[in-house]
Amino acid sequence: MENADVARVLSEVADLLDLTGGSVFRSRAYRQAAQVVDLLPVPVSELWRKGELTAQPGIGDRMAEHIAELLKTGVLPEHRRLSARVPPGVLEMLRIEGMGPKSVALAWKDLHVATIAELEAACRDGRFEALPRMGPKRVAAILAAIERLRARGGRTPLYRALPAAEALLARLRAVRGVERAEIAGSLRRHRETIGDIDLLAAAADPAPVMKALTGAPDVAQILGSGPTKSSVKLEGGLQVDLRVLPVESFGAALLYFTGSQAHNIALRTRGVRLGLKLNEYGVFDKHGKRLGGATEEEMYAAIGLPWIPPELREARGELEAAEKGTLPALIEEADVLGDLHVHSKRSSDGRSSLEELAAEAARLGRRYLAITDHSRSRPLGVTAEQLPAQIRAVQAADAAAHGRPHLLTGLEVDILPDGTLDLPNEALAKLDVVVASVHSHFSQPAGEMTERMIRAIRSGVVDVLGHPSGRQLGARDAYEFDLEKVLDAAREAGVALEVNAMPERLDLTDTGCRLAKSHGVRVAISSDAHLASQLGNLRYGVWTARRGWLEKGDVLNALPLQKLERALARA
DNA sequence: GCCGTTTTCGGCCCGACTGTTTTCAGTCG
Repeated sequence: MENADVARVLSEVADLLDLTGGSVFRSRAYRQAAQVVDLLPVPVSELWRKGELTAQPGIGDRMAEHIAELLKTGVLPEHRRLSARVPPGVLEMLRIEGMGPKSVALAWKDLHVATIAELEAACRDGRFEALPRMGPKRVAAILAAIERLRARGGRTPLYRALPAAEALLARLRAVRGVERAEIAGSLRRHRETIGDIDLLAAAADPAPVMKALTGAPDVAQILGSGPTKSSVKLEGGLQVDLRVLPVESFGAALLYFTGSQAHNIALRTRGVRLGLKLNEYGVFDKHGKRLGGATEEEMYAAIGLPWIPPELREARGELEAAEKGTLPALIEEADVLGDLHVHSKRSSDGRSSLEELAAEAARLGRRYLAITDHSRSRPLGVTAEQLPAQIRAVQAADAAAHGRPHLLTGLEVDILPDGTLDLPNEALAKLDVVVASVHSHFSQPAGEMTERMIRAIRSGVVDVLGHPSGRQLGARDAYEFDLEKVLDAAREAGVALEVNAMPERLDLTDTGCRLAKSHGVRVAISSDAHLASQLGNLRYGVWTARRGWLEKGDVLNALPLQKLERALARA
């Protein structure tokens, strides 16, 4: 059973408890545990084997027993008991916006409505409206929400939401009287996917700011609008929430709306222990006296903590680290001095010339750039016979670039199903940088895939393991393998693991980065650009690394050229 | 069900908005 499966069962128990009138605190405990398991960087089964489950925050003795039972038998008795009482369609109704546990339970108990389709029918024939506290507006809202549920796919990748958010932000900042405006929410935390766009503005008069949002050109629907808060739906289906606050509360609000929710709860719980109340307007003592809130720093300082970067705010140990003064000095985009995985049109599937790539890299301030076209197994890939010419071409382009940037010779070589590389080691040994990647036979059993990757790592010629898990957001799951075994082999062989910064890859993931660090393995944050304009994608990889707690010293291509060349030198 | 420089029992984050009400329950983030 994978972490996601365990998390799903626990989270379903929480929903089932809500629907059957169980304790809200019990359901919260299950939901919290589900979240913890879902975010674990290692298999939950391994923590169980080592007896370390209860070391996780929010997992106590009882929950650990439940998880153990689930891992051993694949079934959780509590889940089975509750789900026997609740038809699956009832559970599904919770996914409709505006339908919480109370409303779903009411429809189910009073109207015997047990599926979304039946709920829709009950809305249309007036039965739902006749229930207590229901009315025509709620019915219309629910029908619209059912439509949206059917239309939408789920979460939106960061790179799709970011441009829309930046455009709206610019619009808000242009409004007279807006003193500050920022993106908040999971977008500011740079999660790889986001649920909706959260925007925040400081202004004495909120009305014109709200109008700027609701009147934006790509707004399809206004979901709600009050004096301090509005929600709209964009043409593409993305939801945008905007809050407007007085400037003296901006820091408190930015903290609050950046989340994560789990981080906020942890902060406020800490506040309660210190006799303080934290909300989106500031921090207050027990007499209601306001102690601060203009900046995030003031909020953290009030509860005795230094400012915590948004990427760390996931309740994954950042409060404890902040308290001990051991927060990482996170890697920044400017720390990344070069790019170690780039394709040119000289061969393979790149579409920019060496000169175009070098010019764009120079513009971005990169000091070095490895040209790593595909090897012979990919269409148009470089063969052993073509390799000398490829090297000469890169060296010629390097001479022409006069060190701005320095071009490194390289290849992205295929790892064949048996773990050998698709060009001879002697040929690859002539290159500055060898990235080795799995591009085929994704469905090998986990054991074989792990051995395959480890064999490539131990070849003696590989510098970086490219896009280690093979996952593509919303398109392809990671192939099955044992990341910890791969990391152990990589540490022994001095091989780095890639953080592929293509925004639909982001592979390693954030938790993978954190695991790499704990295993003493460096990462290479690389663009995998196939077009000069994609060299700028590196920022997505940097954000992923930051979410994985990585510092400059954890990143291979944060090294200056001379040190990098020493690190790449093979015996 | 979790958790503890108030506690191993008795708490458990906090406020805005909506639609239904004439004071508030439910939902959301």
